[in-house]
Parts: sequence; C-alpha cells; structure tokens
Amino acid sequence: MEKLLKIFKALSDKNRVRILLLLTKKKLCVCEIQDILGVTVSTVSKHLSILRDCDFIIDEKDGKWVNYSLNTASKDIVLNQILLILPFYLNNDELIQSDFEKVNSVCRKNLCNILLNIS
Amino acid sequence: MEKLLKIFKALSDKNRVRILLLLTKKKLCVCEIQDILGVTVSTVSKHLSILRDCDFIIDEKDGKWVNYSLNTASKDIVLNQILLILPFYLNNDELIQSDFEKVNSVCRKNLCNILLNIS
DNA sequence: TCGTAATTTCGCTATTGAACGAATTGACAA
DNA sequence: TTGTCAATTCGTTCAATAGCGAAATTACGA
Repeated sequence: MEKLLKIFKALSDKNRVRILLLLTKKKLCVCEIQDILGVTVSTVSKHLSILRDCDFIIDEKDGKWVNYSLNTASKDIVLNQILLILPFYLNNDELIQSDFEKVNSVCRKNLCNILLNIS
Repeated sequence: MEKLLKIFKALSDKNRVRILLLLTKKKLCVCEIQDILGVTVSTVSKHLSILRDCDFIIDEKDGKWVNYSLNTASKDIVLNQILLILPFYLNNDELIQSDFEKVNSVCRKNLCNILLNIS
C-alpha cells in the first residue's frame, strides 16, 4: 500500500509528469530539464529524487553530469502500466507538445555555455 | 493534463484507495464507510466528493441514504486501468483484507441503531 | 593540488490538503 | 408541518509538499 501511494503521489505533480514524458524522448541531465521546465536546479533535483525513489527512473554518472532515463527494467505492474498509459494519454497535450519541441533542440553544452555567459 | 493530475491526486490518499477497494465488494453509504475507515462522516463525504469528481464513483439516492458504487461505465482508459490494477495490486494488503472482513458484516440499519443508542 | 561546474542537500516560506466539529441541507415519516 | 436522521458544506487547525536561494558535495581539468 505504502509503495502504491508513493507512486501516485509522485504522479500527482505536473512537473514530475512532464519529466517522465521528456524522458520518453531521450536521456537528460538536470540542467537540460531545468531549461525546459523553467524551475530552479534544486527543484528539478528534488523531483528527480522522488521519481527515482519509486523506481520510475534511473541515473548514471557521465563525467560532471548525471544522466537520467526511464527505468524500463521494472517488473512492477503499476509502474509499467503508468509508463505505457502516460504517453498515450498526454501526447496531444499542449504543454507536453511544447516540451517535446524544446527537448529536440536542447543542447547540454550550449546550455551550459549560455549560463556561463550570463553569470 | 489537469484531469490526469486530478486522478493521481485522488489516488494518493490511503483512505480514498481503501474506499475504492471497498466499493469493489458492494455499494455502500457514507455511514457504512465511516464505520469501516474510522474517520468522521464529514471526512468520508469529502473523500467521496473527490472520487466522484474524477468519475471513479457514482452516487444514487436511496431514501435518506446515498449509495455509492464504482463507475464501471467510464470510457477513460486511465480510470479503467486503475480500477483493474488496484485489486490485483492490493488484495493481499493487510489493511485491505481487514477492510474486506468488515465490509461483509457491516449493516446499515444496525449501524444507525447503534449510533442512535450511543447518543 | 586547486579551481570550476553540475548536482545535491539544507533551511526557509507559501501553498495545498486531510481531518475535525458545527451548522446547514435534503428526504422521509409521524 | 414538524421532527429526525443521513449527508453535505463551512470554518478552522495541523501536517505535508513545492518552490527558492545558499551551502555543501562531487568530479573533471588546468
């Protein structure tokens, strides 16, 4: 029961659902997700830890970066069903489509250079 | 998106999940659910309005009582999948099994008489 | 080693949500 | 119509959570 509630709580935040949909497209690091969602890095990091804590996503170190991707290896029926249903349900959502456009053009190195130039 | 979030928020509360599982067994009125969950009538009523608001359940008047039951007529893929998965996932849950034992013996008229005698 | 940059953690604020009791509503029966 | 009882709504309190900025952590490269 507790695990199930944790899953539904993870799914009841818009930005976390957006992150899951983004990760259906490709692996992303924290700062790429930050750029698309428009919230701070610490907020993104917190969302990712919640999603990871219920096994929706996995992380892997890549130099200074941490790549996040969907956990497609889970045997949990709820996790698997959710990951099947979400795209089916939301691919036509206006906000999700806008996110998908951004994720195509997002570039880790440009992004970091831009942030560098600003600060 | 907003509708989906509403569904996941509805599912992220333990008492609302318990109510959904109870209603897989039979139609119930507010005071019967109150007796099983052990919270106040107003709390149960609020939970039911949240579940009804995202079409998980329907209500029908029956004299002084209001019977609640699962909405099996929905065409929403998420609602249907959730209602399929929940029992599969939770039938062996300790708390849910305890609820199921209570729901067999709960009796609307005895319940109301008992409450009457106490007050 | 030391600085830099990505990420995480921490402390805080504001908002949301669950719970309760009291007051109100709605429907039946005397 | 009036009283009774189930249910809902309202107002309040308390806990949980999303968000931010700052500080700490981690890993690469000079």
